[in-house]
Amino acid sequence: MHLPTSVGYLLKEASSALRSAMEAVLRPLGMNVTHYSCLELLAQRPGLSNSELARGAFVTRQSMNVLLVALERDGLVSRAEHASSGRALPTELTPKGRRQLATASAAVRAVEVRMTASFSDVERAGLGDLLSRAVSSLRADHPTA
Amino acid sequence: MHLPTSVGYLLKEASSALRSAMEAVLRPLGMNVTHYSCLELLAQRPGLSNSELARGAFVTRQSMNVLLVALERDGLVSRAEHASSGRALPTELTPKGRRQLATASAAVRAVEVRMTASFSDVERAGLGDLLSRAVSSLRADHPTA
DNA sequence: TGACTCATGTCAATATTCTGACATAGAATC
DNA sequence: GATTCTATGTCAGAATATTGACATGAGTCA
Repeated sequence: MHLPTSVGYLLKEASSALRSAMEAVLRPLGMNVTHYSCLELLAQRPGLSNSELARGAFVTRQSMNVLLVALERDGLVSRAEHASSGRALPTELTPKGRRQLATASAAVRAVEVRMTASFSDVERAGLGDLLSRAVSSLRADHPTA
Repeated sequence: MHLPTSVGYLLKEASSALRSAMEAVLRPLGMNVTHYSCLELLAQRPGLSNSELARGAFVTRQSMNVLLVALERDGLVSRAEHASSGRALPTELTPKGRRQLATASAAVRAVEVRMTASFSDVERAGLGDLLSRAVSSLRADHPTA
């Protein structure tokens, strides 16, 4: 079966394949993609709020909130009790969270390497560039809504 | 906020942006992305079964089945009563389904055009090529599971 | 100061999707 | 021919995500 070959379809197909591959390597570690994404975001940007994490992981605030509650219960992250300014509650990784992320990050990186295994350096960079520009074009004159 | 820039993240970001843009143009038509995908698949491959449609739209058989029930109720598709061979029930578009697809297809095509508006022809083809190869690499030696 | 806008956290209810399981039909294997 | 394997449709339940709504805090502007 050799379905549609539009760029849009290929984009969806690639994204789906990547997600499946990530789920496959994260499951043995007791994590899923959103779980991992949240930890990775917090490692790169300590102190992100629930809403910011939601945007970064492409889910709603509400979904991210239930995840954060679970992550805090498991001692992987710590949330501020009350906001120092505004309503945003900064979240940070605990040492335990950092350890779990380390193994997960290696597994995910391996998946990404496998995905671009046949690429030259130029092609690898080119794909990133094209995807960035595609995102910009879609968002131009089009409220994020 | 200028989050991760790995190819994997950009892929997810682009896919998410495309989906949002598609949802935005399809909502006024009373459709969502899976709804549209199903019709588009049936137009290109009349007679696809529920399971085949599910794979093509990247959802489970169960999800596609509830969609098909709704589409049939609305008179957009027709499903065979009983299988002529095996258990697969071939599905086809009705004239009404074809009409609805026509308008949706134009809207979606416009989104895709906007997404690649800044691309040269070479770049447009290049993105498709890179995505195809990425999918192949991810699936190589890795059961679709 | 006051009205307005915007973003955030949170609650409730609804939709949607998935996981797990089962029986059946055909192909493959022995 | 019997057995095994794979794929399909379908049922039931659980998990997940989303939509909608509300009050609060901060910034903007007249």
